Amino acid sequence: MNIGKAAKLSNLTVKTVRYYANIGLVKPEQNISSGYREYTDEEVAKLKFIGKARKFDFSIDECKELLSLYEDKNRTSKEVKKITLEKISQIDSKLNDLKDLRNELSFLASNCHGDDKPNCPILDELSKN
Amino acid sequence: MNIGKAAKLSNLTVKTVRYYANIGLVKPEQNISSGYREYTDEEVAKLKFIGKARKFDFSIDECKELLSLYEDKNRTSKEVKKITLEKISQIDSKLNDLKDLRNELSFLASNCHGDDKPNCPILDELSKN
DNA sequence: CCTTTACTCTACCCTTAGGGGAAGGTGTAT
DNA sequence: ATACACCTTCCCCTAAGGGTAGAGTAAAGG
Repeated sequence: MNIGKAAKLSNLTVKTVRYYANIGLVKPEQNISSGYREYTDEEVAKLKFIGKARKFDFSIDECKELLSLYEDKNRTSKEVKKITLEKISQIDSKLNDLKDLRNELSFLASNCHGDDKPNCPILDELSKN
Repeated sequence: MNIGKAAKLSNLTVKTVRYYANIGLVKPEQNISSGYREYTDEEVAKLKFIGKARKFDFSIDECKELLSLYEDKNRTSKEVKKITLEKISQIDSKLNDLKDLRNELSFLASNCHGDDKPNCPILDELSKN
């Protein structure tokens, strides 16, 4: 099938599917006369796989890793779990940063009257020495 | 003072300070004969202000807004608070997304034995139709 | 057979907020 | 005069594609 159908079936944009071909993540045959990429069902399955992994916030490089484990029937579940736990720990670290940030900002906001006067503790904090 | 000193005083890199001059965020005079940018104490204060705002996760555009409010002695604290509350709400939304993500990943990981066998519920989920 | 329409191709620039480095000019101390 | 630190502009790089231009291709309708 052509790229448009592959994109539709995998719920990705044509641009994204083409990008994945360009970086070698999925390697469709290319019709010599027309130049059109030709996708098989198996490649569509890989596209779906990547799409899901991306939604789980895995980077393209991590998707590449996961995909090669997916294709390797001699993989160990240990390898997959390791990548997943690393991702979870990245998320935890980002969560902590964001929580701290939220607390600080919300503290600042709660101290600001939010009225028509120019006096503002938020700006004071930002311009504090 | 030259850019190196301004960078040191504001705890930013020279590259960053030059970038802020290029996008017109801080506008130092430029010595005609040498071409060197010349920073005043006031401009260093603005750089510090921007540096702090960036740490609070405000984008460059938001920093530009905050900076113009900082300079406008007729501003209202309402305006500043509005920007801050919007930022908090962005953060909240990101926090919720990340929490959901973490739950899903951690559910997947907990179902994975993480042993030497190829069978893996994480890959199963990613390749589920 | 011809035209329209839909689809596809490559190639280029754009996004954030700078980082890295080259090539070359400036300032100052020795 | 030379060494060294500092400064300049210019260009390419990041992640993951989005947008658009210009051109070729496929399939359907007349």
